[in-house]
Amino acid sequence: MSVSIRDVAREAGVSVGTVSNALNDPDRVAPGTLQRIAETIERLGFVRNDAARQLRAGRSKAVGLIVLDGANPFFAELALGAERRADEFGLSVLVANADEDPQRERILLNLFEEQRVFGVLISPLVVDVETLRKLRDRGTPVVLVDLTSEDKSFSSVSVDDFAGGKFVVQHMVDRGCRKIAFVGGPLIRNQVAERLSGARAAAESADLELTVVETLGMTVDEGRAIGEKLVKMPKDQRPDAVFAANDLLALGIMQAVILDGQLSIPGDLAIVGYDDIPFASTAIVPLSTVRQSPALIGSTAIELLYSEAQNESDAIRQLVIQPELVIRESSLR
Amino acid sequence: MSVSIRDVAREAGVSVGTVSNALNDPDRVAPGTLQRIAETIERLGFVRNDAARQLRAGRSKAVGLIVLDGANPFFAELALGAERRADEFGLSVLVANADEDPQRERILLNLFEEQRVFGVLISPLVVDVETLRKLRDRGTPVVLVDLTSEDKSFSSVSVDDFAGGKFVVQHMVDRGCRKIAFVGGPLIRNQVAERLSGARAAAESADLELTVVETLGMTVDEGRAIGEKLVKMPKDQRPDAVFAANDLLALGIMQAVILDGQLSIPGDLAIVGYDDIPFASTAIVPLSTVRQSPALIGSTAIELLYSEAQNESDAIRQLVIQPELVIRESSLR
DNA sequence: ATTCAAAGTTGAAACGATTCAATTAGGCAC
DNA sequence: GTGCCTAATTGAATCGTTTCAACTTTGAAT
Repeated sequence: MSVSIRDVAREAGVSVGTVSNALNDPDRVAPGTLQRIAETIERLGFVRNDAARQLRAGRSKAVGLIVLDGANPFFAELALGAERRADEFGLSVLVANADEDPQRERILLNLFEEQRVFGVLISPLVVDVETLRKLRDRGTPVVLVDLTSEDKSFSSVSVDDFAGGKFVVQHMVDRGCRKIAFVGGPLIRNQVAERLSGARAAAESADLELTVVETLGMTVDEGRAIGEKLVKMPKDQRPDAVFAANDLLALGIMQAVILDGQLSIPGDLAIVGYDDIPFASTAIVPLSTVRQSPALIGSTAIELLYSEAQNESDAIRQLVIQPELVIRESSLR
Repeated sequence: MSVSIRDVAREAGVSVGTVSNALNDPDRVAPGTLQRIAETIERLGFVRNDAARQLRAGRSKAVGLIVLDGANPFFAELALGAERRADEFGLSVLVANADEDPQRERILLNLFEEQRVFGVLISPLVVDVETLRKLRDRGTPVVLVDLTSEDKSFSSVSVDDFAGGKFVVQHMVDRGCRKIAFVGGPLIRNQVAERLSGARAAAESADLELTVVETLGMTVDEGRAIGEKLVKMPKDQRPDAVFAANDLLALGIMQAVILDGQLSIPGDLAIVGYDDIPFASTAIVPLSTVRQSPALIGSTAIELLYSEAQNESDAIRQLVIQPELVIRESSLR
């Protein structure tokens, strides 16, 4: 059915080895031969079979990237950063969406291992160190993204979520907010827990209490539900500032509040999100948020993965990027 | 290095054929043997090598999806729809981002062919029928998404962009707009051209002229640039309604106009977008737009691809989905 | 004329799973 | 005990590429 390198060799009157050389190391092949082979390939419509190449090579040139939530632009940017850097190493990136489901995460991990990917970048729900360690012991390097590994045995690129959370609440306090609520979850997600810890630290040093609303996920829909509850609260219980653990959540809350029409943002309620997705600045009220440089996380992760694959001596490293508070209208009062 | 099926066979005291059967057709293998093989696999940490499987099988179980712009949530939803449906056929979906670059599109197409994917879903910049036909002749089924094939030789799932464009301008006319501008591009992109044709038709039947502003791409940044020019126009030249060919563009325009502060939306300027991305409803002024059901496009495309791969008699079909006008505040005046 | 190196070329041996015709074993009936 | 059927198992051949040691040719140096 399909045209193989053998067919090309026969038609061009050379051996298979020569065709292979023509494709992979043209300098080894005489110009005339090269030309003849090129024409034959064109004429027969030969296309390399990657499965055979990979089988021979042992490992693929593709990196598997497993993201938590494919619908979050934060991960789209992270993926883009990874792709650009991977290009420079001659690698490609396969993006897979775990859709916040730990089981799907496991299936994808297995899929990537069966494909003998060059390595895996993963931002897991909860780090299942055991599974990841086994994977690595069998020869697939792993780098954690957007998350630190507690036990320092894996490379990781993360953002200092504690600092981010602290910045947000400090800013709210500076602006005169007294009743601050943190919204996000689930709290077993490391990033969320860290942001909360940072927020708590800032609240404590200002002698304020922090209300915590734990959510199941962090989507626009979930935010809308929270927002609808919020506007129904009596004035003395209602917070005057909401720190949402990501922008999707913040936008949802904002939408519900504005739709209701009773409260003004930021007058009655300040809102700050997290991630600085492109749509934060185009929101009903431009959203204050914490910028994480997802593209930088992605590109750095590829670099770490590459070092680890090369067995460099200091290959295992935990990098922490400092986040940046972006103040827009939603918290300016 | 890596554990192969041969190692498992030796350790378990059976032949390679039996191990293979245990994995692929357990009913053929005696329960005791099955158990022993399972234990050996666990003990040795054996993981199937997908490259070898594929080489033997000839084709992979993965569908390649090439999207125009990975940053557009419209395509994220389309991909999700495709993934869900593919699951049911036992297929998986590889998403690749052409990033609006025809050359990258070509490279990705070749990459997918080298991987002998089950089939390709593509939303090309401009259909290069010749390339796609060759690809198909060599055995890779192709389905066009979000675009019709003019010559009916390819299956496609598209949205009736002409109708969508018509709806938008009709709605603007109904609301009393007299000077309507169409913003989008490049016009060689079929979808954009169709939306414009529909808009023109509606404008003509209302005896209005349509101003056309052709853009190079359709991102938020591009929209902002247009918006900044718009607010500087003298009142008698300025349009009273803008139809942007996608939501990103519309959101960018809206942001620039609001930031400038001179014009009110929709009072002075009505804006309508296209796609109904999740952020259209959370915008500064909730954005009127045209809903396309991207998930439906994705899932339907997978179905068409599957039929074509099965060589079903009526496999080549062009499906056209009707879009729906979603009216929000940005065009209500 | 002889020697030697460099440049091209060859073809068989992997890589690891699947397939399938052939073989063996086990059970049952007579 | 013999024959027969089914169930289980075997192992060589295959997929298409890359690799590499071995071989041939060419041309320059002596």
